[in-house]
Amino acid sequence: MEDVATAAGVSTATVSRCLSHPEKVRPSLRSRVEEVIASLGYTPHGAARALASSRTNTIGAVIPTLSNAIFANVIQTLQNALAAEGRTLLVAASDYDPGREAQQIGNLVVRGIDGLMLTGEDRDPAVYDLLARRAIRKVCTYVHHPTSPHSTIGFDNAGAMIRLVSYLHDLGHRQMAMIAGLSQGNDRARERISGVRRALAARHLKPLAVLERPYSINEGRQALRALLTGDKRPTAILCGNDVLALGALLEATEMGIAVPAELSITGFDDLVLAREIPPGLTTIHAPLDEMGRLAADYLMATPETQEAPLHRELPADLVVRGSTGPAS
Amino acid sequence: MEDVATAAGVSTATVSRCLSHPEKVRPSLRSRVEEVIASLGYTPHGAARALASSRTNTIGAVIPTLSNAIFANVIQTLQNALAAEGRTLLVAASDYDPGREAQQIGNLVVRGIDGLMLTGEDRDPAVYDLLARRAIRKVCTYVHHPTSPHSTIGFDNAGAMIRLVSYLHDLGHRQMAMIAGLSQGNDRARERISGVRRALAARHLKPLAVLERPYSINEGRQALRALLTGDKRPTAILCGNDVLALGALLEATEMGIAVPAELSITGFDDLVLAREIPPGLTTIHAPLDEMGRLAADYLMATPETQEAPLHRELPADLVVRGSTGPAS
DNA sequence: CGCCTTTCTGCAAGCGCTTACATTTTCGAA
DNA sequence: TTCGAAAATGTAAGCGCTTGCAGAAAGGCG
Repeated sequence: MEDVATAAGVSTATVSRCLSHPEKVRPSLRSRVEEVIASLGYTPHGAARALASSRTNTIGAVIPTLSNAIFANVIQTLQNALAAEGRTLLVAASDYDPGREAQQIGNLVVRGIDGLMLTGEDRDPAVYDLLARRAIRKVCTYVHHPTSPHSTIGFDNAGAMIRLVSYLHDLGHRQMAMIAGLSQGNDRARERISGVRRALAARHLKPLAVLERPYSINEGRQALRALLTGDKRPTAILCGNDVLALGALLEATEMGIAVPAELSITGFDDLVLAREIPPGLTTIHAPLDEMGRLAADYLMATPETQEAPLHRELPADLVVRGSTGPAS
Repeated sequence: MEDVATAAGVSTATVSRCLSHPEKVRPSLRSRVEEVIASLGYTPHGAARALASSRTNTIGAVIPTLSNAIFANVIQTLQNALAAEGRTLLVAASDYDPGREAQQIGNLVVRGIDGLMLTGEDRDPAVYDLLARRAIRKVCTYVHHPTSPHSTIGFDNAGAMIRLVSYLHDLGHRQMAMIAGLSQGNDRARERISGVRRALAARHLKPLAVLERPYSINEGRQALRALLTGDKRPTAILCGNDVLALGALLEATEMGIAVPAELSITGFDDLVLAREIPPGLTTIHAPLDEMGRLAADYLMATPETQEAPLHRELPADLVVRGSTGPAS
């Protein structure tokens, strides 16, 4: 930077201002400096900048896993939005393990971030304390908790399942079972389960079974088999997400069970595949793009002092496709 | 840090050493310092560390997109491996656009990284110059170019396609077409195409058609339709990756074309879905996990001065499933 | 018990930049 | 032309840590 300053006949302060607050430098001077910067191939030193300005221009994101397209896609959107504003993205995966998540968050915080995207809201208060102490902006995604002290940008997981149950009930289904995600340390999964239970209870029904399984196609397959071997067979199966639903659907097909004639299956997330795979998966559309973009905007905004948490509810609409039909 | 030093009755230098080079501090002293650190809840300042030590403990990765599971999975593995060693991961996506990629790399470099994982090897030399000037370790993945000046960890894209063609030829296929990825700015796609052409030429054949399409299910579907409307219908279709192949497979099913009886279809990558979707997709298994882990190891290693580039070839095996059979 | 070597610690100089504050320049109005 | 206010630029003090070097403590040996 000193070289640039010397070559341009200005002080390092001016060079710095050209880079950080260009509007504070007279245009003629600025263009001269910029030329010198270009000709010398100077690039600023991120760490030094961060140290001096106490801004890192870096946002962190902690998600359960990148192996699930639903998270990968949000990260993709987030990264695009951040890059457009010159920010970079640090990612970490928790593998659905709260301890691991806390540790990863700690890593990111020590490493230096201005903001942090979290998945769900349920975690050790110590984590939130740490973020508050460091004055790191945060936002919990995939959930909408209007009364929470933490900002949330997401959708109503329970409400979406309630709509799904209502839709199936209208089709005449009375025997429903659920293949849910593991609820431990996963508030989204819990909310989806509770939505199903509540919706059924409101109709004086109970789920035939609620199986909790890791999110994988194979688990979905096995769970479906398990549900169909009981004496009370469900006419509809609600799955905790599309991956489980896909597994269930594929297994049903393999078992020669007609979907939806004999069995209705629903998912959650609306992966690309949900539309493509015959007969099409009825599911809840998770507004990933909008969530990613809003999270990016929120995390990049310069915080007003002591502002109230933001709560943004996004629509999670029912998408009816071929995997559901009237109860047999 | 000063507070810690005072409270422990040592100098900041000792505190720093406890954190960065614990073996250099007498155990009794070290444990005292560690206690104070814990009780005061001190956490080091990443930027200051990076500035003083000129090590960021951060690795960057630039991939085409996280929306494709093949890249998401490698990032996932990479992140796990890095986190285990206390490193963090900066990710950026190029969307298959060389210009955007160069810009993203620039961002990461300015931001400060110790190493960089790249996808493929084909890019503007200026990018490599920049990395060399900054002494940033780099590795090109998804390719294996033994004679390249840049380290590569990956597999032989062309060779894999050659094996695939050979396999199909042995099954009696003579009319083959390819639905490839867009070759521009994508050396993997180019190598796969060239592998097919070479393998066919060696058998005095030519592809009926080589369509270049963006990687998406829908593009795969449309490409399949296009290939089947010509007068010369192929008996086998080689796809540039599993996503295109999946699209082709789904469309064929929808068109009532029996796979593999009437038409054989192959993919590349071996996504989870390739195994799951009936009749199972014959494809090339891309060793993503190993690639991610090896890349992480390489990027975290402390570079010996002026070492030769590393070239590591990983097996990309043919996986035969139900989507291929004898030519009709 | 003294001396020398080896191992620990402390001192203090930066790392490359930002930014209050001071100083100079510019510009409009009188 | 002159003066004052506003805008632009320069000065220099850090930001929080690491690390080469020097000095102190510890340990080994005769």
